[in-house]
Amino acid sequence: MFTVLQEQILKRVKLTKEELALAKTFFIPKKVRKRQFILQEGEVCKSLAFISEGCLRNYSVDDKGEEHIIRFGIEGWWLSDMHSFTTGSPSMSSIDAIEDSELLLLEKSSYDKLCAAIPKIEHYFRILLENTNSAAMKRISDLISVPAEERYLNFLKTYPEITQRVPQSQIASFLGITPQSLSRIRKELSEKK
Amino acid sequence: MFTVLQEQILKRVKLTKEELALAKTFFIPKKVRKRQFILQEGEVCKSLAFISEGCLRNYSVDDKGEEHIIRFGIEGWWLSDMHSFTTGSPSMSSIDAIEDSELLLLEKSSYDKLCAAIPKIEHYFRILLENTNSAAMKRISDLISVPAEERYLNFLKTYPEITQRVPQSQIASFLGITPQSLSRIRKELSEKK
DNA sequence: ATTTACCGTTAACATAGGTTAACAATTTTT
DNA sequence: AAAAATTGTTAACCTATGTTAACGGTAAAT
Repeated sequence: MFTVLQEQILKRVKLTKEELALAKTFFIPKKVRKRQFILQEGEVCKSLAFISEGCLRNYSVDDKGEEHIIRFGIEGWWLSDMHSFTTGSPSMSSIDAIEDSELLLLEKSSYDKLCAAIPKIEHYFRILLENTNSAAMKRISDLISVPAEERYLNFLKTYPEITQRVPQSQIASFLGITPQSLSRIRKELSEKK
Repeated sequence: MFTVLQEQILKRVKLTKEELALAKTFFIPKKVRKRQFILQEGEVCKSLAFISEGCLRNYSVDDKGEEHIIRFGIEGWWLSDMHSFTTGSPSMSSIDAIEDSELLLLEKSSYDKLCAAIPKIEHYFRILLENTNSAAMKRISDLISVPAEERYLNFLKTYPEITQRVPQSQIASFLGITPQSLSRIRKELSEKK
C-alpha cells in the first residue's frame, strides 16, 4: 500500500526507517471506484491525494455544463485542488476516478505537521512543487503558442501511458479542444504517415 | 534594496534578525535596463530573480520568430525558468526587463544552501510554490475553457497594475492571441458599455 | 526639430477549431 | 442475451481568431 509512496519519496530525499515509519502514520488509505468523487466542486479540498494505483482526473465544469480536464493523475502522482487546499476556500474544480483507484490521503493539518516534524519531507514537497511548476509552465507555454495538433503530439510523447488509459474525449478536453476536433486531427495525422 | 524581499518573506514566515541578516548574504543585487536580458534562450538559468523594483517578462520564441509571453513579474515576485534552474539544462525561454529594474539574484547553490541553513526559508519557498502552482492551474483552466474575451477580463481583474505598465501587444501574447485580436476584443467591450 | 520606432486600431480575407447531427462499434448494464 | 451507454468517427456548416496591410498618434532617438 505504501510501496509507491515510499519509492517516490526516497527518489528525492533520504529518510531513515524511523522517519518513514512516522511519515506513513499521517496518511489515510482510501479506495475509490471508477466515477467516484474524491472532491466535488464547492467543497473545500481537505487533502492531497497520492495515487498508489489507478487514475484520477481534476476538472472544472463551465456555464454550459462542459467539463474541462485540468489534470490527470496516475500512480506516483499527487492530485488536489491546490488553491482550495491551501486557502480552505470552496473548490472551483472536482476530482474523480477514471479507474478504480487506491489513494493515500494527506489532510492539510497532517501535511503541515508532517512537514514540521520531518524537515526532509518539507524538502521533498518543495522539490515536487518545483517540478509540478515546471510542467505547468511548459503546458501554459504550449497552450498559448502551438496549435492543437502539435499539443496532441506533445501529449502523446510526454504521457504515452495516460494515452492508453483515458478516453479520447478526456484527452481532447485536457488539450482544450472538442472530441470531434481531436478525431479530425488524428485522421489528418494518420493520412500524413 | 532588501525592503521588498524582507516584507515578502516576513509575510509568510517569522524570521529572527539573525536569520534575516544571514539570508540577505545569499543574494546578489543587480540592476537591469529596459530590454536587457536576465536569461537568454539556450543558456542555463542559474538564478531565481526576485524583483525589488521594475517589471520583467519570461517568454519563448517559436519557429516563426513570434514571442509568446509565459509570465510577467513585478515587485515582490520571483521569476525564473524553473525547469532550467532545477535541472541545469539549457533554457527554452528568455527573461528580460520591460522596465528598468532592480533585482536580487539567488543562484541555485545559494538557494539550496539557504534552504538547508534556514528551514523557515525552505518553508517559505514551499508556500510560495504552492501559490504559484495554484495560479498556474487557474491559468491553464482558463486557457482550455474560456474564450479570449473572458480571459482578457480575468486578466484585467487579476492584474490591474500590470495592465497599466505593459504594452497591449505583450498582454495579447500572454493571453495567447494576436495584438489585432485584442484590439478587436477591446473595441467590442467598449461598444457593450 | 526631425526622423525613427513603437503602439494601437482597423478592415478584408483566411483558417483552425467549434457546433450539430448522424452513424457504427464496443463496452457496460440489466 | 438484450438493451443501453459509451466511445470514436465523419461531414456540413459556423465562428472566433489569425493574417496581412495600412494608417495615425505618441514616444524615443538622432
